[in-house]
Amino acid sequence: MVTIKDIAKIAGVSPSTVSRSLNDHPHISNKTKEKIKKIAEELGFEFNEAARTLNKKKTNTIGVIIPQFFDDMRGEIFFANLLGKLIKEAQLKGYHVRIEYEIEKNQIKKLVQSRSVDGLLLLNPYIKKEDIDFIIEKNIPYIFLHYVAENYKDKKLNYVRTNQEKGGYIATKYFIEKGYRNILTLGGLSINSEFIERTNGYKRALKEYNIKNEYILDTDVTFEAAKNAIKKMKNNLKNIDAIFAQTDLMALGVIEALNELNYSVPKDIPVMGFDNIQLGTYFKPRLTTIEQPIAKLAKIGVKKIIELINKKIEINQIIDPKLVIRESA
Amino acid sequence: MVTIKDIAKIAGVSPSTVSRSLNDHPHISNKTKEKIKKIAEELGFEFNEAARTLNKKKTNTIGVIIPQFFDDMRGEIFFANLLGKLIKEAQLKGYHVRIEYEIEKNQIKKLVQSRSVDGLLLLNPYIKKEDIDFIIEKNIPYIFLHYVAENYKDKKLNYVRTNQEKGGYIATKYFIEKGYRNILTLGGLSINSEFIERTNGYKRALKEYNIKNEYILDTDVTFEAAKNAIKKMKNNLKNIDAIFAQTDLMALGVIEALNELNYSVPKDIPVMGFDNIQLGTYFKPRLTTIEQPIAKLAKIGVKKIIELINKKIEINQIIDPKLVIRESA
DNA sequence: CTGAAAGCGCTTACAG
DNA sequence: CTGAAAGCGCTTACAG
Repeated sequence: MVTIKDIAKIAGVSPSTVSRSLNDHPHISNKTKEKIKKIAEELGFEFNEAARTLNKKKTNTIGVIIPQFFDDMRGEIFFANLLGKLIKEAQLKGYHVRIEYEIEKNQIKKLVQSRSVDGLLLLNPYIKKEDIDFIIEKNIPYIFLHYVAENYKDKKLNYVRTNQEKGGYIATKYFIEKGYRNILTLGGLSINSEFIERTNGYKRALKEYNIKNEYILDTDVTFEAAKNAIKKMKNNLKNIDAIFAQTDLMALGVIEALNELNYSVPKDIPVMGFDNIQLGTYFKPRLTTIEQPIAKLAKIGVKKIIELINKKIEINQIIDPKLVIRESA
Repeated sequence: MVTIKDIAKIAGVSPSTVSRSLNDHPHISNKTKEKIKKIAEELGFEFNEAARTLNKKKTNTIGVIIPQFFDDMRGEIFFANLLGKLIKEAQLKGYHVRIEYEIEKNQIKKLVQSRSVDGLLLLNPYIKKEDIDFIIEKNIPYIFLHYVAENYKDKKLNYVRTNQEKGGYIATKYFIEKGYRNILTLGGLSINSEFIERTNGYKRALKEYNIKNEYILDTDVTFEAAKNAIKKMKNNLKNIDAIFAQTDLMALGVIEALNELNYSVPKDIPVMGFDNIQLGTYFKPRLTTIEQPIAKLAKIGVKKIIELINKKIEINQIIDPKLVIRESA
């Protein structure tokens, strides 16, 4: 493998000069610079990353911590999407991403103590208080992405996340403005607070329009559970004008249940989802839904953690979801 | 950050001894070892990764090269799935994965020349001949995963991939043994040879049973294209007993088209897919399909590249797909 | 069983 | 504008 020393020998200069030339240091004559760059190019030289990291104490790596298990398929789709976008965003900015499932107990500490990353993107609501304390104490740049640590509400944490409450609000308001008054929302049973927030948005919209009738039903966050829930309440469906399911997969379950009960969607009962997964665009009726801004989440998350690493900022950000109107509602 | 020197000072020994103790070098007294390990533990010491990499010329990193664009949604689902599994498999074996979209032209060379990875998992059919030549010339451990480079058929390359031909064969044979004789297969228009291979499997099965009627139709690899193709041939459908669509998404498109044309699936025309994506388990009829062995692909791919890095083996492997019988066929 | 020394491939403060 | 030297944090051949 070719090193700076090899180039120095060929060019008849010192390794210092080679280093400075290749790094475009200002006080080097253009003649030397060009000569050295040409030799480097010809030999296919690239800086040894480990040597640079050791010397500069900078890895250009962002650690991404993800949970080992997902509750459901939905989590997997979401994560897979987000990870792909994180990788790409980081790469575009000259960083790369080191993704680790949280498996061992001291994983975050090891990652930090071994100086393997410059900062952390925490994509995991289950991060232990002990780890968070450690990150803060050591002053490691970090951002909670999408989630904010559930078990550590008291401290002010850095985060970039979606405004779930607003998503619930937009969905509900959409129905209200179309004239519906008896709106059922299907929330999720999960320790994650996103469903609570969406339901809060639902409530706020109703309140704003002075609607007293709240229909809230929480089920497991799956296609099947949502489908079964609707089938079980078949005798009460005549009271319902519209359904806001808090995930797309649940919305698809709801639609299948309604079809089997001979309700037409959206004519008899319109259905709205949440997430905007590809899946929702395939089957008829195409799903109207609230879009999770995954691309934005990735873009802003990567941008902010890099800024934090370079000490430029320290601000939280909440991203708005977006209504996607198709056919189901 | 705590270093080996700090520990040496506290323990009253040399850095060499600390290094050897922490690495469980044989000729160190247990007393010293224990003392030093205790101090290291108390201080939260971890080896500096860059320093170790620089010295040992081993990164414990597997480079994963993926294409920047996917033809279709199917590609994205497949990749997202595979990447997640690769990350996990590598982590379980003490490696990690550095995923790079192929964006710049000299990306693979840079990755190799900067000594950032110990080996490469190539998840990209479009790798340039020049890069392949470079990898082979530099003797970099590499494996083509899933794909084998399209534009470099002549050389013997390392690969781990799915037996697509066998998948096509199994699917077709399943129909034949159920008594169907007029089987349409919907292949994909793609430079990727997987569809050609599946169609070859289809042909082999027909031949084996002396069936002369081949019905082969190639369309874009999308839900819509498959759906439209079936709708366009509505007048010829009466000749068809069964349909083998070469992706699940296409199979779902076929089913939607058949429903709209008032054919019942599987009663009138059974439909088989390929891939076994989650999506296929949601809607009725649940999709019968051929499973792409993604988990195995990841597991074997990671295992083999690590073995290659450690010079243990040099063998290719083809993994068999699996028939998943549900309701649609 | 343990230590001093050299080296991995860079960068940069210091000196000229 | 350029070089010699020290240092980043480890490992290990050599010596004792």
